[in-house]
Amino acid sequence: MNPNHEDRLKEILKDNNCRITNARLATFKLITDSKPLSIAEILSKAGPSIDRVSVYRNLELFQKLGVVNRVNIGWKHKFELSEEFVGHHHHMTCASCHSVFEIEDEAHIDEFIHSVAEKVGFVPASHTFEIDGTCKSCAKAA
Amino acid sequence: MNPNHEDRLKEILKDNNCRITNARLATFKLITDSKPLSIAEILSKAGPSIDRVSVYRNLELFQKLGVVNRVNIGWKHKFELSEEFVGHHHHMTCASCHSVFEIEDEAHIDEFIHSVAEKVGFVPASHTFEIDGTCKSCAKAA
DNA sequence: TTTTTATTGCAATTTTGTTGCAATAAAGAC
DNA sequence: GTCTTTATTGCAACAAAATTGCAATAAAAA
Repeated sequence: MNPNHEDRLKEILKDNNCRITNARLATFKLITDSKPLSIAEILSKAGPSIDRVSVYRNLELFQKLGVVNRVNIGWKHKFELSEEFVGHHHHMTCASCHSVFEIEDEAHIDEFIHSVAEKVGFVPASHTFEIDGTCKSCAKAA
Repeated sequence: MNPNHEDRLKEILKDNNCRITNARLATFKLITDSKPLSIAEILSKAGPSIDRVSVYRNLELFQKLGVVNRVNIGWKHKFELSEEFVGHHHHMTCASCHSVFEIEDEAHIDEFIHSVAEKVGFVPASHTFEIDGTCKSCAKAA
C-alpha cells in the first residue's frame, strides 16, 4: 500500500475533526490494498476485531469525506478509493476469475457523454461505466 | 403496454416448460409498463395479492430466461425488460426528479470498448453505462 | 373431467443493515 | 507524563430484506 494514502487519510480526518482510530485505519487499509470490495468482503476480511457497526459507520463517513466511492461491479455494490487517491477510472471485470482491470482512457467517454447530454439539455454530473467479460488467461483456458 | 411483449413472454415460458401464471404476468406487466423498478418498488406496486416470495422467484426466473435485466441506477439495483424487448440502451437519470432518459447511440461505446479490451486481450461480453445529472427542467428550476 | 406436478403462499429462518447507549480510547490541556 | 473531554466503539436489541421447506393450489396434459 502506498503509505502516502494513509497519511492523506489522516490529514482528511483531522481536517474534519474526526479521530484517527484503529478501526478506521484498518478498514481503509483493506480497501487500499485490494480490488474494489463489497461490504460482505470487507466485513469478512476485517474479522471479528472490528465490529460490523463500525465498518458500516466508517464506510459511510469515508464516503462523506470523499475518501471512498461506491462502484457497481457485476451487480454488486463495491467500495474503492476515491478519485482523489486513484484518479477517475473504470473497470473491466472477468466473470470467470473476477480479476479487475482499470480503464483510464477517459477522453472518449467524456466526449460521448457531452454529445448525448446536449441533445436533451441534460447536465451530466457523474457516470458509471463497467465492462464484464473474460480476461486473456481465462479465455485461453476455456 | 405493447401486447406483443406479453405474447413473447408466454412463448418464452412455454419454450422452457414454465407455466403461465397470474403472478408472472402481473410482475411482467409492472416492469413492462414502467421505468426500471427496484425490488421494493415492484413489491409495493404488486400489492398483497402476489406473495413477496413469488416476486423474488419469478424475477430470478425472468433473469435466467433473459426476459429482464438488472441495471444499476443511482446506486440501486433495478429491473427492466431485456434487450430482446427494448433493445440495448443506457440511461441518463436526473438526480432531482428521477426521470430517466434512454441513450441509444451505441456506436461510440462499442468502438471504445473494443479498443480498450484489445489492449489487454480482454473479451468483452456485456457492459453497463449510466449517466447521472440534472435534467433540463430541473436545471432551469434551480 | 381427472391427473400430474410446477407454482404459489404461508411460516419460520437467515442474512443484512440500523439504533440506543454505556464503555472505551483519541486528542488537547495541564 | 497525567487529567479531562467527548468522539468513537462495541454490545445488545431491533428492523428490514432475502431465503428455505412444505402443504395447498392451479396450470397443462391426458
